[in-house]
Amino acid sequence: MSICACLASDELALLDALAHPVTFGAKETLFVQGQPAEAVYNLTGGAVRLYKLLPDGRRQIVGFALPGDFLGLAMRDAFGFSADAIETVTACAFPRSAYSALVDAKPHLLRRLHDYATHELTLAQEQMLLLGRRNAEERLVCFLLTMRERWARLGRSTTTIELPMSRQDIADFLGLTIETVSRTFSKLARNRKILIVPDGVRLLDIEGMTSLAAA
Amino acid sequence: MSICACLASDELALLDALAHPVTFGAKETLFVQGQPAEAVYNLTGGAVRLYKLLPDGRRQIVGFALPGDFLGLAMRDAFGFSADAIETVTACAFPRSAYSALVDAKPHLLRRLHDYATHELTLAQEQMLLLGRRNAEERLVCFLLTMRERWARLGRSTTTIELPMSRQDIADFLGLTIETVSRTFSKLARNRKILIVPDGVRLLDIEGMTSLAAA
DNA sequence: CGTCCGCATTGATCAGGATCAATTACATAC
DNA sequence: GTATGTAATTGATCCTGATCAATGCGGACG
Repeated sequence: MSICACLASDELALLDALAHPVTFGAKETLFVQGQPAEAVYNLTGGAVRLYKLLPDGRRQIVGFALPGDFLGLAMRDAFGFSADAIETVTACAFPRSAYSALVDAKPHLLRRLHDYATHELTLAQEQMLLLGRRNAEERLVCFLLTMRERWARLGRSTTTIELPMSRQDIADFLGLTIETVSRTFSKLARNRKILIVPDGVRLLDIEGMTSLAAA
Repeated sequence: MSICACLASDELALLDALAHPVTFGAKETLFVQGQPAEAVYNLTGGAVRLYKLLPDGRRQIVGFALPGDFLGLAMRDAFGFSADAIETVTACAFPRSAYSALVDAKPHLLRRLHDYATHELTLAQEQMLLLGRRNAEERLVCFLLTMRERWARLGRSTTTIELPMSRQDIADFLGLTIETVSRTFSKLARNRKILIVPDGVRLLDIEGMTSLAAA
């Protein structure tokens, strides 16, 4: 629970009192864009896609949330994006009002939250660079290396990367079509950069991929 | 001074003591990506471009800062992007250490800062949608309407929009080339949506542009 | 006044990724 | 085992925006 790691044990107890565990099945929606935010969440298991939609159905995934991630920053009164479960998800839900009051009462929790927001902002800017200026292969390689980094931080394998999301999700995250994502996966596999395995990839040439991502 | 608007007058005096006014000529650099951040800034005049570079020179502008904007969020120890003055710029500079101490001492300033960060994050996600899923015309129209909105908040005209940045800057912000930006401007002018004037545009059909941006 | 230089516009052609279409792989149900 | 449905892959063609190239425009300066 990254956000809560800064709290003293008595404060944690306080927080526990506010939280209630929730579960969402695959494809279930946690919240939708524009809906008043009556709760915030701390993910404990599973993966969530966060996305914005255009009226004509075009979709941009603005991020994938993994265990430990906090959902509920990018909103004042209403959520700025929709979120739904990619696979079965478990989370701690905090009523918005109680959460808000706690933040007001505990400056170091606010500090922690602000650092988290700042980190998210940095990631968002990195993603702008990716979407605005990188080609399809660079985008996919960056994505795989970022997922590696994130899973590593959660103690998972650094060579076999789990990818719980669909090809369509990856496409909508990288600003590509599903066909281009699929072709680029195939190309990387053909060039012995990766090995495609069920629900993920094995990274065969991290060196080479890193230099592809840098260039 | 948006960030400071929440402070009591005695606190403002405290802040004033920390701040010192600075000026930058056109094209002068305020700070560069990766450089340790020894100061943060509150813009008081002029416009600044914030950008990230790839090793091969490709550039993505992650934002334009206008008077009232705060520079220095997206960094822990080092800046995550570079910034330079588009035109002559005036700002209040705060030494990083003093700023940091003040934030720790004044929770409501931190709260204000956090709200600002959250707002920036929302804008960044909107920009991801633009870069990932919108076409050239939609991108430019969104950009013009956003600038209109921002200038309006600063009390400027809502029909003649100042554009202090070059076509190349706009291209690097929208993930396009300068030629495409120029052609799209011409197309909008040809269709009587805008009138191109020195250092800006006059919006002739806000209705039509809004619907273009929405779709 | 003409030259120069940076910026913007416009035109011609190219290419990366989108679109359209068919096939394959795999899971679940019957 | 076969049928069905969903996701992924692969191929053929198209199109938007990139690239290459030329021209226009205006300000600074000799």
